[in-house]
Amino acid sequence: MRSSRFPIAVKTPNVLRKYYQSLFDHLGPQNWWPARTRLEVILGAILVQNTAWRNAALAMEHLKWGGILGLRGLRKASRKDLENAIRQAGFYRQKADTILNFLNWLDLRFDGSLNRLFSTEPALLRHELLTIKGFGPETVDTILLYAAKQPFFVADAYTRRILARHGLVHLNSSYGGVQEYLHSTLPPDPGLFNEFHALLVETGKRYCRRREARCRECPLRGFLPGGRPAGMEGP
DNA sequence: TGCCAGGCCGGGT
DNA sequence: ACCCGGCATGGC
Repeated sequence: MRSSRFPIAVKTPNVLRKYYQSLFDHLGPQNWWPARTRLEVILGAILVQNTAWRNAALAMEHLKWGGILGLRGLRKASRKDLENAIRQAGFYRQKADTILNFLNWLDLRFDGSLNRLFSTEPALLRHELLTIKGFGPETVDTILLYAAKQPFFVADAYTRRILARHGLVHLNSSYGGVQEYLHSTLPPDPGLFNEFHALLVETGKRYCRRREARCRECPLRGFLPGGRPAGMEGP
């Protein structure tokens, strides 16, 4: 019998608001997601899976140069053209599969129309997107938040790592557990979720990598419990 | 040089 | 319900 619904150590109720305020004050608005159209958000979400954004962005550029950064071009392109365009993003065969899976699903379920897709009720849409092979919770929530503007927090690796090192969630909390915590703690404001997640990723890239935490320079250093981030080993 | 990067799947416990 | 190996390229 668990005493708490969430895999967390709850501190003050609005500690996350302070984290957000501090990051925003230090780093300013991030203007995410770095994509122009809803389809670009979807493709970017696939291409960035376990990949440095730099490489995903290169793949996006290649799609644009190849004239296949749109539904029409994408359908017309050969499998090999698609693979070659996205090669630098890594896992390119799987990601090509995932993109084609999405296009087929869009045709079957929404007659090929992004407008119909995005007019679907959000909770139902999330459920349906998760049935696409290659679409996991992070990919789906990225699409829902950054393309559909719905309040689903993207509890990605940087988010989980930063919150864990601050003792706000347990080290091995699941994606869903961390998201549940965030949803239960923050007001369901898509703009807030958008900016907060972007700020956490930028903070993670600069100050909170897997094997290196440069906490002395991190805007959140004042909130760190104890002398050292939780989950970091070493002297 | 080895490890890491804004995951996800399938098979095994 | 977790745990693991595989997937692939580019940067430090």
